[in-house]
Amino acid sequence: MPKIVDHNIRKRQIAEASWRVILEQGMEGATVRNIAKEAGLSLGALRHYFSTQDALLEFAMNLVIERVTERITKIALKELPPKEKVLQILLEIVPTDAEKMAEMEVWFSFVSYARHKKDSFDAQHDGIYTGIRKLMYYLDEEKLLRKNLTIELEIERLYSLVDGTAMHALLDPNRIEKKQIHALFVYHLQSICIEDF
Amino acid sequence: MPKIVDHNIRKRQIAEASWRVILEQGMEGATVRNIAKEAGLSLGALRHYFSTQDALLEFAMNLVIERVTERITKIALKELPPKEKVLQILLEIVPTDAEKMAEMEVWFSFVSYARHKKDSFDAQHDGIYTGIRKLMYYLDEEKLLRKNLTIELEIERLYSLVDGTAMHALLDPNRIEKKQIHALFVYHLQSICIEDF
DNA sequence: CATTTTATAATACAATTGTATTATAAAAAA
DNA sequence: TTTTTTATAATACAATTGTATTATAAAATG
Repeated sequence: MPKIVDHNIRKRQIAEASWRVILEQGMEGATVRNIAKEAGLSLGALRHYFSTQDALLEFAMNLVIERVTERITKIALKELPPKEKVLQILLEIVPTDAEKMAEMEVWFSFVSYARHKKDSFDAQHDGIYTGIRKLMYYLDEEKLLRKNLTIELEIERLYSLVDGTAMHALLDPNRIEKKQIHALFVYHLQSICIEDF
Repeated sequence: MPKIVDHNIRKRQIAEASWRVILEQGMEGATVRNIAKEAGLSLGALRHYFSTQDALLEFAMNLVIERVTERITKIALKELPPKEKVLQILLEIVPTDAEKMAEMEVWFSFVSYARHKKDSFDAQHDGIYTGIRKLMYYLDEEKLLRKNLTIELEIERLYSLVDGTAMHALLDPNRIEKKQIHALFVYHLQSICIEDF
């Protein structure tokens, strides 16, 4: 039954199928055939929505970023005490459940894959740096930061802390628990914010 | 002229050739043929030293870790003021020149590749966590740490800071300069150590 | 010197890859 | 209803893959 297919929806379904494949088999397993099979489609059908493999991968990668951005934005719009809001956003970046770990795993794969594609798509700009920067200025405007801080260095420090923790949570999930990550972020925020938390 | 070949040396040469290939083309380009060509050998010759591709990749990855560990150990054995020594070691982990960037790039590629090889080799344990832990205890024993610190959290924080910075230095080298990284680490060490630096 | 081992090369092979082509049928459009 | 478009499938194809086989010559060994 053709023509009743919404291309955008179908493309998302295919992208999600490719995530599942990458999650299980890594980038080496992300072949058009494996993805088509996972999506329950034939090669020809898949090709009808993505004329090339890179087009598919690019779409799938952008969808990851889109998803994460959406979730973070949702928190950012919440009515919360500033420090609590910042904490929640930071924790949202770190993969502590299966879904987030999958997303980061996929993003991780994409980045190391895309780095060596001359033309093609651009990973690295996941927008996290910009987000962290805004968070720090937000804390500053709310007069929550301690004196004596060098704000540019604090931005860099928080950015590294979050991405480093995210990386560790992904690569060695058994070493570090969700509770510890929470404690770590609270600890760090306390060290740069006034008052107790 | 056969038989005058030192297998260990040759294997290292091949491993280094594979690094160069991975550096330029990523893991997708790390085919036996590309590596053989880069090493100036035939397929048969390469196969004489590594009977399988995974054996070669595992060797090449371990060599990266070996190299980095060696360089860090060299610093650790130096006669230096404690805080200066810690700083130098931390900076050694972050890739700020071409050679270190290459090593981390290769390590990065290996990790995301090896994660999905069921049997096969084990990446992730690069020994950095253990090293950071030792550094923190070293600072503690030297009575250089401030009071009120939670040492376990400080270990985790420094570990994330260093790996996060390393990741950023690799993925977006134009955004952050060597000087900034130096300043960041000094800044962080100051925040956890007594006295000025 | 004769023989065996070692290093290298050339070639082969089956499997897998991305992409292209062709075919079919279902729905939409006329 | 007839025609066209769309979705899917099946198959084809050249290129590339890891690995295996065979061949050759240089050194080591006896």
